[in-house]
Amino acid sequence: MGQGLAHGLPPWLSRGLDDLFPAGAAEDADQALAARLEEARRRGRPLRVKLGIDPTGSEIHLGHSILFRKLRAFQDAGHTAVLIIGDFTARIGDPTGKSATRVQLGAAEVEANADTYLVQLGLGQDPAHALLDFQTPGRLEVRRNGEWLAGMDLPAVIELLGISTVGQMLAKEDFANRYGSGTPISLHEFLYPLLQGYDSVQVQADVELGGTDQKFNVAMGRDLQRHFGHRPQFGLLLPILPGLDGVQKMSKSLGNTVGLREDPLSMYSKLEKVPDAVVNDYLTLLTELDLEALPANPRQRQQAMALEVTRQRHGVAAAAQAQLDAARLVGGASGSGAADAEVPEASLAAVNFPAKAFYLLSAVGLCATSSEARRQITGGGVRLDGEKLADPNQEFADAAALAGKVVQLGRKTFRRLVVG
RNA sequence: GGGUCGGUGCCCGAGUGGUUAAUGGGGGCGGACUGUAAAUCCGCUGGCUCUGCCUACGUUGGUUCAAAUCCAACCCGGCCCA
Repeated sequence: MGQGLAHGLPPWLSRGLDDLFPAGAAEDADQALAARLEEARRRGRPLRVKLGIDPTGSEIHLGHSILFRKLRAFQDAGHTAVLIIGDFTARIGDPTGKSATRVQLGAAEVEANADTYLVQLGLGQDPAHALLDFQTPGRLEVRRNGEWLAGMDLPAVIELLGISTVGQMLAKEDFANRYGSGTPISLHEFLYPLLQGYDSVQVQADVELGGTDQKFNVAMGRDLQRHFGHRPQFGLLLPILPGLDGVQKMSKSLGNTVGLREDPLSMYSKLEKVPDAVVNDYLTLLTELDLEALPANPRQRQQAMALEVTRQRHGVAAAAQAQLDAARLVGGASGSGAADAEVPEASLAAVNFPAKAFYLLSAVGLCATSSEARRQITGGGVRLDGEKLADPNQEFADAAALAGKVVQLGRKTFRRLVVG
């Protein structure tokens, strides 16, 4: 991945890079990032590294985290992370990767999402597990783009629109696909890349981070900076992390994510079973481990990766415990192991007894609907303390009969039932 | 604005008055196998404390004993024309 791009760049920066532009003359600080870094060092002026996020959801997952990890690496090298909360752009919706117009969000919803994002990134959290450095002065600037976008007047918008052309927009893959297949494209969607680019102008970015799918938008930032007489930024693109299915990108709507806030056990057990084909990607993008030094055996690599990623979020002890528990739970399908392992709890408080098995599973939140619970049981996918439940209508008289027992759904989901 | 075609379950896509939660594929979930993987095979895939009852084929209303299928209006989209 990116040997040529990494030329002259420190490892913390080159690791996992997918694309870096421009990549021209090595000694030109406008053409080569290595030269720009050197210039910054000489002048004692840290680079301003921009990363924009649109708070369109509430959970950050590992796929998002690779960008934050790179941003953190810049922070640790002494540069300034400029985190842009796209409170305004979130309401338009980035058309990138979309085959349909995005639903526009309300301001209140966006605000709430933005807050949870910051917390997940480490605001007010234990610095040991924080994704970004919120502490060291000068290392982080959090801006909301509503600050400059919300009050823009029409002449200013028209100026922006004049910088690009319909041809350029239609050259963007997502728009081209949609246009070609007759799927509607609303005009306001053309505004998105321009607004994102305008953010770069406003914060005077030296570098913008993004996923490979952001190339168009990041390049647009360079055009706008040039238009407004600023020095154009470098675009630094990282790969899109494949999801747990190993095929599609990690995305909440595809249900193939690992959330930053997940408990150690579920995080570990999801990660230790990612497809072989993407284990190296996970290792490269989510850890600092030396791939050469790891055992060749794919199973051991999965486990090393799962352990390390879990460690980053939960610490050494919790990660080790998760690994142990995962081995016991799955290894001993008989359930003896399940009884002692640390398993997330599920409260029986909301259950009305007597309860039939299928109702119990849905009431406790293990299955989304009671119909699904019924199917799972009928399909032989549910165990209670290791014993397979055969009859969805099996009745349980009271909570006491269930307290402390471990329910297993499929191979990887476990819940210990507790009263209250 | 005019013409024309179209809106079906998570997605794609059959169905064009009457056994039916609605063919098929994808995806998802579960089972067997395995390395807790891949490949393969099998089952399930609207909801409900479920031997039954609800809600479903863009929306609303109508025709009919009976509609996703016929009619009307409306909403939304593609294409062509302006």
